[in-house]
This record gives sequence, C-alpha cells and structure tokens, in this order.
Amino acid sequence: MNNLLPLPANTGPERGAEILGRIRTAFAEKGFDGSSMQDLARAAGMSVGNFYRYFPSKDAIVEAMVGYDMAEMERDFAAILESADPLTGIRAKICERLNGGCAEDGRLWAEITAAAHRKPQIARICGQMEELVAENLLTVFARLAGTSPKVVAQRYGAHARFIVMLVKAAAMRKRDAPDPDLTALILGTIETTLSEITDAARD
Amino acid sequence: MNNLLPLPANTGPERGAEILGRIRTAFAEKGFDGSSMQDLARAAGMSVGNFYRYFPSKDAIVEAMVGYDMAEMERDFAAILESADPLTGIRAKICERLNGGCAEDGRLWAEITAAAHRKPQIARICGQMEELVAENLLTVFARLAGTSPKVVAQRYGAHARFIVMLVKAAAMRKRDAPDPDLTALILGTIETTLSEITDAARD
DNA sequence: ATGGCGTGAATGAACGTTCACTCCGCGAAC
DNA sequence: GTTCGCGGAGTGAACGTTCATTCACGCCAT
Repeated sequence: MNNLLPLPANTGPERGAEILGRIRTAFAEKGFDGSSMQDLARAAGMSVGNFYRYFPSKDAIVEAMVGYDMAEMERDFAAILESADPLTGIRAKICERLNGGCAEDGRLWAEITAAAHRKPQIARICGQMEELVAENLLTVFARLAGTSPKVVAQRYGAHARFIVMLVKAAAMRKRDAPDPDLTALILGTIETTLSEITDAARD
Repeated sequence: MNNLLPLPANTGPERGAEILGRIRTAFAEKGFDGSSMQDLARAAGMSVGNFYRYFPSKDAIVEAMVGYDMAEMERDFAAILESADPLTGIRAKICERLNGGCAEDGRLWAEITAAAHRKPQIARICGQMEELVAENLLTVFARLAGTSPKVVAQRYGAHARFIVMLVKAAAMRKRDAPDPDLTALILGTIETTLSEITDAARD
C-alpha cells in the first residue's frame, strides 16, 4: 500500500551530488520560490516522481546544496592545509572567488542568504558553513604562527569572519560591471586583515 | 463596457508610500515569490482588487519599494549636506545601520539583492540606488576638501562604493548573534576608508 | 517474482490577475 | 431641499494557470 520508506538519500552516494550540480544553475537563475519542482526535475534530467526519491521536499534541496558546498569547501581546505604554503593557497582561493570565479555562485549565495532569513533550518546550516570557513582560516593561521588554535580563535575569530563576509559580499555583486578599483580595495582590505593576524601571531 | 483607464498611480501622492510602509514587513519576512498578492493586500489593509489599483503588478511593488527607499535616502543626505558637520552626520547614519538599526532592513535587502539577480529591471533601480548613495558620499567629501566633485569622484569612487558595500553586507548579517568584534572591525575599515579619502583630499 | 529505479498523469491547493459589482460624496438639475 | 447621476474607492468571487506532492504503474537485473 504505502511503499514510502524513510530512505533519505541511500540510493547512491554520488548521485545526490551529481543532481545538485545539475540543479545549481536553475536554482541560481530563478531562486528558491521561483523555480518549481518540475523545473528542477527537468534540470536534473529526470521525472518529478523520481526526483522526489532523492529529495523529500523543496526545503531539503537547499539544505543539501549548502551541505554539498560545505563538503567541497572542506575538501579544498584540507588540500590547502596539507600544502607547503597554505597562506598562498588561501590567497589564491580568495582571488579566484573575487576575480570572476563562477559567476553563478554569487547569484546562488544571494538566494541562499535571502532564504536563510526566512527558514531557520537554512539559517542554521548557512551559519555552520561560514563558521567552518572561518575556523579553517584560523587553523591555517595558528599552524603558521605555531600558536595554539584556541588562542588564535579567541583573538582573531572576528578577523576570520570579516574576511568571509568580505568575500561573500564581493561575490554577490553583479558581474556585469567588473569594477576593478573596488575589487582592488576589497583585496587590499583582506590582505591587511590577513597580515594583522599573521604579524601579531608571529610575536 | 471597459472602464479600465491607464491610470498608473494618480489616486493619491502619499497613499502609495503608506501602503509600501505597511507591506514592508510582510515582504521582508516572506520574500518576493514567497508572499502572495493576497498576503500583501491584507497587510496593506485592503482587498486584492483595490490593491491592484495602486500597483499594476507584483514586479512593480519591488521597484516602487526601492524607489521609496531611494527617496528617503536622498532626503537623509540632503539634511546631512546642509548640516554644519556632514562627516559626523554620515558617521552617525552608518553607525545607526550597523548597530541594530531596523533589523528588517537587512532581510529586505537580502530579498532585493536576490531579486536583482533575476529581474533586470530591479537590478537597474538597485544599481541606481547604490550609485546615488556613493555619489552623495562623494559630494560630502568634495565639499569638505573643497575639491572639485569630478576629481574626487574619479579618484575615490571605488572608496565610496566600498563603504556602501560594507554597510550593506553588515546589515545583511543575521541579528541573532550581535558579534560586536566583527562590527568593530567593519566600522574600523569604514573609518580607514573615510580618512583615506579626506586625508588625501586635503592636500 | 521480487524490489529498487524510473515514469508522468493526477490532485487539490494556491497563485497572479481580472472583473462585475457596491458604496459613497458631491455638484448639477429640478 | 430633494433627487439624480457621475466617477473614483473599494470589494471578493471567479478564472486559468501553475504549484508541490502523490501514486499506480512499467522496466529490468537478480
């Protein structure tokens, strides 16, 4: 009668991620309430019915998407942390984001930021995401300076969150007009903040 | 037979603004696609049919709302420009925005920013809004330094846009966790940027 | 023949928008 | 002074569409 099992996403481990990747553009273009399940299913290349087998509701999609980005980010940071020069790696990642890296990410973040103001569940996972990035930044700084991560986190937590905020804000700007002067100003502020941490941590 | 005249919004000059004020909260809470015309009409205290007499479509509401904010901002700047100490006035306005000033403004901006990425019409008026604020800032700086507005605009346009971006980004953060350290960092950056302009302009 | 993957028509609610309608204040006509 | 007609303010049911979600049903490897 009722063949609906509480299976969350067991069908395939990679499958969900692949679907999210396909959906991404559609979501960025039309927004959360703007894109219908029919749209999303079509973008994922499957029928509506089957689509519901992977995501039990519309809300779940956003959560999964942020979770997906979070996992990706964690992977990136893991690679950076293992490299010889982590600070350069971070700088490169930031530059990549500022200088045109995936224009649709900005749109997506704008949508997600707006959604986070409405749905507490999304706000929560979104907060976790920013927290994770900030913590990873702090880990790099602590390792660079040889200081205890706890001390660095207490002293420079706000600096890390500031950098995250700057990158996010810069990404959310429209890409039509590149505005290199503004980008330079943002990048300069990030550099200043970075050196504020590393300089002080060196003492 | 057809009593439909092309009257856009002639019914009352202040009426539209009052309706927008009432709608504001509903819009900030549920978003553009999230709030229905029925919701908005109820928030405005009138029937759907009558509501359509003031705004011909849903899109028109957002445009009108941004226009309304723009007019308000222009009034604020006009007052600041006429005061004895414009720089202090600007600082006060910025602090007001950062330290809790109207929490729903942040939500609204998040919604509008997202909407601007979808609808070109909204992107246009939104860009005008930021441009206007930046120009007003530059006018203050030019007047303070006694320099030609054109020169100041060319040299420090990006600085003004940077400040606008910072204030906007700060306002969009969730208000649940105040994070005073981060706020201080933002405020400090704004101060630095301000003095970069005024110091250089003084020469 | 069992069970997971996949389909897409069906469903009822809710959407944006329209429209035929009521209400009321007011100046003209008587 | 009463009546009348006009037009704008206001109403809410109705319309056609689209929405999120469900479900009865194929397909195919095991």
